[in-house]
Amino acid sequence: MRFWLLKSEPDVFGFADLVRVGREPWNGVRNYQARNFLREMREGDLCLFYHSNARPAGVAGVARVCRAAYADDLQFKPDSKYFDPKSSVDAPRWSMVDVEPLIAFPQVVSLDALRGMAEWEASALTRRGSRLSVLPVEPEAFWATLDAAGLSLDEVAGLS
DNA sequence: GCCAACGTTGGC
DNA sequence: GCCAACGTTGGC
Repeated sequence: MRFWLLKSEPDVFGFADLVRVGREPWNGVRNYQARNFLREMREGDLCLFYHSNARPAGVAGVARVCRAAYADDLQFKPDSKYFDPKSSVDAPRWSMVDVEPLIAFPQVVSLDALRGMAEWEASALTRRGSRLSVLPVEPEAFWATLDAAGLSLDEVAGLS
């Protein structure tokens, strides 16, 4: 199993929204590096759900990949802001996965807190100016984040 | 293939 | 709201 981080603006779609809907296609990713990571995801992989443009910015919970990458439907919809006229059904340019909520953190583990953890030092997330919205997370960083959220690691391991 | 201009992201 | 950082576009 691999670990990932997904960014979302809570004003648009936060972890509470994921809990409300139960399952969500992670569409609208229009960056090649992020897309490539989406395509590496497998069902059962765990994702830290990161709130960007929030106060504080940080990880709000854990989601699970419940469907591996498939074509992002919005790229074919002319009315969508994510429409891509250069993409085709035969060779879709953009992909999405489906995710479902697993654990809501009692409180957000802030970006500030992550920056204070040695496990996050090498990550693109904590690098200044990083805008990547889908990125891999080292297992150590994943578990350190859950620990910082006050969650029992054994309990979480049992869930996943 | 270079690079300036532009639009977007996202912390603050 | 500001603005630094970054990715993309398009003229040449």
